[in-house]
Amino acid sequence: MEIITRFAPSPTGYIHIGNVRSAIYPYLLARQNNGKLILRIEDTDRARYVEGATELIEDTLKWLGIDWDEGPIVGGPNGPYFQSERKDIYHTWARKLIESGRAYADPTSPEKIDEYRKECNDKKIPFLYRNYRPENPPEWQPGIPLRFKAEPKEYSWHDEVMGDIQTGPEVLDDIILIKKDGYPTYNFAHIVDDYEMGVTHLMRGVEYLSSTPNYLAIYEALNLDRPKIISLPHILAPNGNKKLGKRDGAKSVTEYREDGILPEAMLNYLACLGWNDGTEQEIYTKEELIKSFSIERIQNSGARYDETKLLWMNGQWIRRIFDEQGIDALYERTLGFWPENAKDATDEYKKKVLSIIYDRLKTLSDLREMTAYFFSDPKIDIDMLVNNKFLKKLAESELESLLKTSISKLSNLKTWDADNLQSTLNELLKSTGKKPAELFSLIRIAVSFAPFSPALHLTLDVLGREVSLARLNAVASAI
RNA sequence: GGUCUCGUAGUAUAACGGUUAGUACAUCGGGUUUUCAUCCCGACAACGCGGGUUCGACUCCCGCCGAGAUCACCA
Repeated sequence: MEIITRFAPSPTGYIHIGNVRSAIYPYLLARQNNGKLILRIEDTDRARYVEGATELIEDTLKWLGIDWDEGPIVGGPNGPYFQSERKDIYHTWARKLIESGRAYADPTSPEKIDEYRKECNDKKIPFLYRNYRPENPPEWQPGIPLRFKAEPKEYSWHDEVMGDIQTGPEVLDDIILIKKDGYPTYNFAHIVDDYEMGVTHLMRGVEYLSSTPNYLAIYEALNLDRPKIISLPHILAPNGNKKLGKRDGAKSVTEYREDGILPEAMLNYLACLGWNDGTEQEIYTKEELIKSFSIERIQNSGARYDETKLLWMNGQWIRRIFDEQGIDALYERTLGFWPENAKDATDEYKKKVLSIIYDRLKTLSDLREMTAYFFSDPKIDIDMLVNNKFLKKLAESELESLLKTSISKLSNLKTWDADNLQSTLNELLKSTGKKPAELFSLIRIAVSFAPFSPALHLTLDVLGREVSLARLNAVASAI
């Protein structure tokens, strides 16, 4: 049997880390089994529709490397893939329910319904609309909502993540199928669509678990086979125990792109939040995820979102790309993350900088803060020099003479490269009798005025003879 | 309140009913010629509580407690 999964967001805004997992897992499952992933846009709520949200969703998925086999852009045999364009289909199915006596038009006003609800609240009994069914429902026509006619009974079903679940008749109610504006509710539309599109595995957040019996009742009334149901636990906000949502400041997935998070790291982190393959592997490529993913090993409790681990993983991925694909591949990823003053620098030079700094990056955007002194002379800050933990023991006159000794020694260097610089620095250490902490800190700060920088010989090598000596001279005369 | 779900260190997680309860992030210490980082070594730190079943329970059962989800003409 071909496995068909779907991701069905509603275009009400961006996709954030709290809900993107319900795209990742269906994707992994589909790819693992040579199945299909369908992207369906659930835009039946006209009031909440946000212009451009569909594009944002598509963009997010593409960035993460999630491609779909049917849906917007790519099309497919089961379209349209926007629910707003499928009204006729829902109405056709709705009529079947009316004919079989399992749906009725409900002219009751929302105000009246609120009264019923309040009545129950006051009596402290559960509100069930089926206890208030209108006696003689009119013919269904535009402008009147259509309700399902529930038949209270027990249901039990298997959820691939949550296990066997049983519920009593008290959870079944007459839910709205078609709203008065003629659009279907999610409750009805997704059932029709999943069936028409041949979905075999339905993955969605646990928030739908409570409504599942009502969905089961509709499948039954329509005499439809249902897909396997897979409820995904929530991702919890860093603080508190609530599910992560936009209100908790959940950032959009693509915002992380701007922060210099690699899509590989994002996918890796999110996939492994609430799922593991039982081994101690932490870093997975997309291909590895596809290979080892399994529904059975999805955690059934909520997982807390922890940005620190994402950052760690991103650092791992930055190094991995450098190690496996080389400097050019990593460099391509960094475009757009360099400091303003690097805009006139050549690619070759920036690659050199990147090759000595990449292993201290947590995000690509760290480049902006960490590399500025490679592209223009830093502001001389004598205080930073004299207050340095290692240098404050030395008199300023001593710093000056140390600098001058270093300058003259370095000036005589025949070939300015990392190896020669390293041996010259070693010689300087011997001849001055200073500790590395003193001599190296002095030169390092004089040349960068940054809180930290790569190994000294590498830094000098990349800066070049001219720039290095010029900066050292400038500092020597400023002391 | 009704219904359903969940409960291993701060976090993410591992563990045929038998282990000194493993791993990773974080934190703290140490090492690699300065700094920051990488890398390496080490430390801290957990089975929510109470009953059963069993020779033996993190694991199975029951109760409690705690947390969450849901009860819309939103999805």
